[in-house]
Amino acid sequence: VSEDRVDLILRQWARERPDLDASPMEVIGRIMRMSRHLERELQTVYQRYGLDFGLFDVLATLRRSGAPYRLSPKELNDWCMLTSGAMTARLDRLEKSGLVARRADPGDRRGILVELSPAGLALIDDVVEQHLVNEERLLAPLGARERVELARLLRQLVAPIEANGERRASLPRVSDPTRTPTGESAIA
Amino acid sequence: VSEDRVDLILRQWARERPDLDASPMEVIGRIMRMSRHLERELQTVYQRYGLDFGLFDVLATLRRSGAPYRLSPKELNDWCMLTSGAMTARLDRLEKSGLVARRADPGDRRGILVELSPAGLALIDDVVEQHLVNEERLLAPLGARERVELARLLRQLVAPIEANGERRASLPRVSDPTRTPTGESAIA
DNA sequence: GAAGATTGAGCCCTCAATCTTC
DNA sequence: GAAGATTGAGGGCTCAATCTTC
Repeated sequence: VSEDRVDLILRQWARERPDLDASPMEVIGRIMRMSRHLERELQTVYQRYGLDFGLFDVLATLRRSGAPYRLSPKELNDWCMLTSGAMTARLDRLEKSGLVARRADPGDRRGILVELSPAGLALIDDVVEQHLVNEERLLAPLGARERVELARLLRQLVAPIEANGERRASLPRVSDPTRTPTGESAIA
Repeated sequence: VSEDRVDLILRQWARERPDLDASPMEVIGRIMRMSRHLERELQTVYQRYGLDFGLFDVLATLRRSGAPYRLSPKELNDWCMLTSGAMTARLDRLEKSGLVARRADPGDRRGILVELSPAGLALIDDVVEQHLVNEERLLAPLGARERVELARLLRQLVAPIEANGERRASLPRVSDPTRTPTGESAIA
């Protein structure tokens, strides 16, 4: 029964622009605001171990890939939703801390392989446990049934977007009404 | 019925650490990944108008506050989940573009008031319409009933966190098991 | 020519310090 | 002393260019 900022935002839009249907913000605005809140709340665990979200994400990806905990930077890019340049920087930091090591890829001399060090493995196995306790705390307002339902609805939203890598275009592309579709205005 | 990355992530954790219950990630992981996807998808509209998410957010906040479209930087900070330094930078950019103007606050000479210019008002009224069309597209996988349900569940998650400003501590604070609660180890 | 990794420039953020006014 | 706005330092990101290898 409690209100949040998005409730206020919608009421403001209804007053100022009653011609618009701002209801999509109820879902999308809450997802984006909750994500910001989560970044802040989850950090309380990471920083106990000298990590941040980015480094945790890389370590966790290597850990759950299974022994020998070895992935290419390219694979890490895909999992972590990151550009390759940013991943290089993350790996530099992790290597400097001794949590991962870069090895030459025997099968492809362009590539390298990133491997969890024993210290990195021990660390992430610790952190992920605290991390899950922390996530549990943040989900406390929801019952078991509600969590399943929420997870299902979110999957429906995410899956079409993440499928666009393998299959093609489950969601329509944005059209730009300021440009004519046939390119007649290509003179400019 | 379609799968997403989080489904794969959970299967990996189940294989590697069957002792853990990783199910909280089904909700939290999806919220954070969806937020990243949204940032990318929503930008396609902003950039048509030479804006980014941050500038849109400020303009929209001023617009929906109602005439005379005037707020203090402090109020904008609260709505936009931002530090004051970042807001100063955003306002510098918006002022340089002529979309807002800084005015002296007649009631408090420490503060200023930020006001939407006529150009800024016209622009945001245009952008927000396209923005809602874009959001509608991203919600296409959900039916009307599902959107209401999703919005409700997300509110249950967000509201306790956002209530922590006015009331006190609806959610438990994180405890740090590496430190003794009574401070006996405060010698170090 | 394309793919994988790296580099540097530029951007926007956080954080802490500062200045003014309450 | 506290609150509001600004500043500068530092960090992590994107983007485009580069280098090597396929």
